[in-house]
Amino acid sequence: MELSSKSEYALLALLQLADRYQDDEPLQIRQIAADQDIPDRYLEQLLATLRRGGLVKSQRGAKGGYLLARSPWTISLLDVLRCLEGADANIADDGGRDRPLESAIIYEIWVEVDQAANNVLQRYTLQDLKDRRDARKQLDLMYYI
Amino acid sequence: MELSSKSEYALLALLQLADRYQDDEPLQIRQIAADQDIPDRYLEQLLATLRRGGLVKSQRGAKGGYLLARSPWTISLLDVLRCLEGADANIADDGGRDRPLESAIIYEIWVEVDQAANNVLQRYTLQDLKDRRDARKQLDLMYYI
DNA sequence: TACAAAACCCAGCGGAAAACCGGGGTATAC
DNA sequence: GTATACCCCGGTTTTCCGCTGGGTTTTGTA
Repeated sequence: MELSSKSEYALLALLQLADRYQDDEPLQIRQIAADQDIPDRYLEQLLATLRRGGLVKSQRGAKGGYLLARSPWTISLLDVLRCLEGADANIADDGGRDRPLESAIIYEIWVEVDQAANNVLQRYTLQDLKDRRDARKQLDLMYYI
Repeated sequence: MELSSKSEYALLALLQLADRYQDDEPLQIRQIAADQDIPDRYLEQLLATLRRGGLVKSQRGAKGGYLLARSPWTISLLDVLRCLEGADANIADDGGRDRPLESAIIYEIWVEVDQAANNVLQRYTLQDLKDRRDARKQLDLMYYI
């Protein structure tokens, strides 16, 4: 149950993109990478994946960059993770058939675990992240930290 | 969200140990490994970990082997996975402090995901696995497969 | 008391996946 | 037409998982 750097990077980038969703000026990879402290060439790959997944759109050429493809309310964390992890995975997923009985039982329960986790991920959108962060920022200010 | 071979192996082994929990004759690594088709030297490590975690006890010497340390009703799948994965992990787990705000938010949600998953794992015991398997076995017989 | 059967401990290896570059191509604003 | 950005794709490094081997210690049994 480990959060991969890949996923964290992607979420950070998307969150930053969500911040300027209204004014649709694109944001450059370099910019995001610098702000979030992510290796830029790696971030490039991730954004490409997100683009193919339809979460993000890109503007080529000078003054180009990336924009959120849909509004932050409509992008759940599950959407993001599925886009990233599910890209190459599950190439030969047998769905748990043809196992010895014991393994099949264990697999079933694992499916249940997976669903429980996905259920949480589905309930949070990029906007939720944004809201939560802003609330926290406000709180920190009130305590004069 | 992948079930490691390690965890599956351990669960299969524990399930077999649970089967002869009443008559406390120990079961040998070789035996379990052969029955469940697990590399025996690897299984040895896993059982050692489970022993240190207090889930299993061992009998050394000839006619030795392994026994469940507690009854199958009192061992949850969460106990098992925590014992295995938590063994070496979390050595330098900062608990999410001292991160940039954005990362902290993401981390928080990940904690929630983890809890949802653990919640499911906590609800199942070895006995539940055993019961479910036996029920399934009965069903398969009824259909003359 | 010798011997064999088992767990015990530690150390390392091989391959695959994750994380991370690099180089050259292509579109686009100015 | 040139600078700026994305695009594509392959290679490299690093980390981890699954697995193996060698040697030690304990214990039942002949």
